Amino acid sequence: MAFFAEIVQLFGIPKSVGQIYGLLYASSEPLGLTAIVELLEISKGSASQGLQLLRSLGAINEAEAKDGTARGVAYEAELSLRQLVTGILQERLAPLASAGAQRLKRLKDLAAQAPENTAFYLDRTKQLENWRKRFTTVTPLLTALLGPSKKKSR
Amino acid sequence: MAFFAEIVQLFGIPKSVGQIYGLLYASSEPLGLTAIVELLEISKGSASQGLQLLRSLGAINEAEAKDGTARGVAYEAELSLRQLVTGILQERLAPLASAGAQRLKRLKDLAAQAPENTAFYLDRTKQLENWRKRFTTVTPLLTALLGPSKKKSR
DNA sequence: TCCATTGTTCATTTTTACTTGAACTGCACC
DNA sequence: GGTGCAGTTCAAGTAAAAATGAACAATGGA
Repeated sequence: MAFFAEIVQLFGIPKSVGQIYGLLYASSEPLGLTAIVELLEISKGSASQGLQLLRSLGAINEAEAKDGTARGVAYEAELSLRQLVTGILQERLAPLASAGAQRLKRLKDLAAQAPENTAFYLDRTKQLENWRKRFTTVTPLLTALLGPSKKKSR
Repeated sequence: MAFFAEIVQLFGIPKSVGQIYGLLYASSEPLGLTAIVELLEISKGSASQGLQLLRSLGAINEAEAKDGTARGVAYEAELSLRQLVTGILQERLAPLASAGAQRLKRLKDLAAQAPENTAFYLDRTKQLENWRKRFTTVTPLLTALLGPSKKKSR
């Protein structure tokens, strides 16, 4: 759990969320909110928000609790590396990339009107454009590389 | 600058560091610490630490200031996407990966000795091992994809 | 040699982000 | 319809991270 907590922090995701994922990862059966609160000794609020984030990232899945007593929803950890990575990419990077595209347009105009160094500014905006393009081409490649997650049919 | 500030925050890098990089990116000539402090209106301390981090990431390079008056060191932004990405990977992810490898060993032992669910735990540790492997194989591929930064010889 | 400038370090303050806990909703079962 | 559990939301508190600024090297000119 500590391991996951550290990893996710690299991506600006709160530690507690990493802990929750780690707990689910290490649990042989799906856990519900209440179980998580008890095992991690965190507040209901934290756990609820953490689960929301993990859901939005596609890092956890609903699952049938094994004991019939299941009142609420139970979750288990998503194990596909591809899914995890694409989830983060989509939720975090993509918004920035599209917002960046708009800004880029405005920048281009500004650069063209610059009182001096116009050539330089145009050059830099071109470079930014280039980065953006590479990002959009490399991303799908990356997820494809991580893709073949189903080694065994199972 | 705001753009870079947002991007770097995704990787857990302080906003001000992104600003500094953005400033250097947008500057047609290298800037020294003093200039950065004045232009961004941040403290000397922040700027100094920010530059240290950027240096350690290989995101900036020393450069000759154009006006001969240059007393201290001046920096310019590293433009190679490959260099930027590998810098972040090396400084941030790599340490975790190697630390993770050690933990993994211990985990394996623990899993083997688990009073119950041994098979499950062994399975999960195997999975972690698998992730680590894929990480180490994909990383160089990724940087290679970003590699051909010298489109034109210049 | 001494002063001015550049740059670093670190204790303190400020800001940001996370967690908490209480109030609230909805549902299931009685 | 009422009671209790599962889950959400949000204002307030708390903890963690970053910025500040002052004290301290180091270096280069005069």
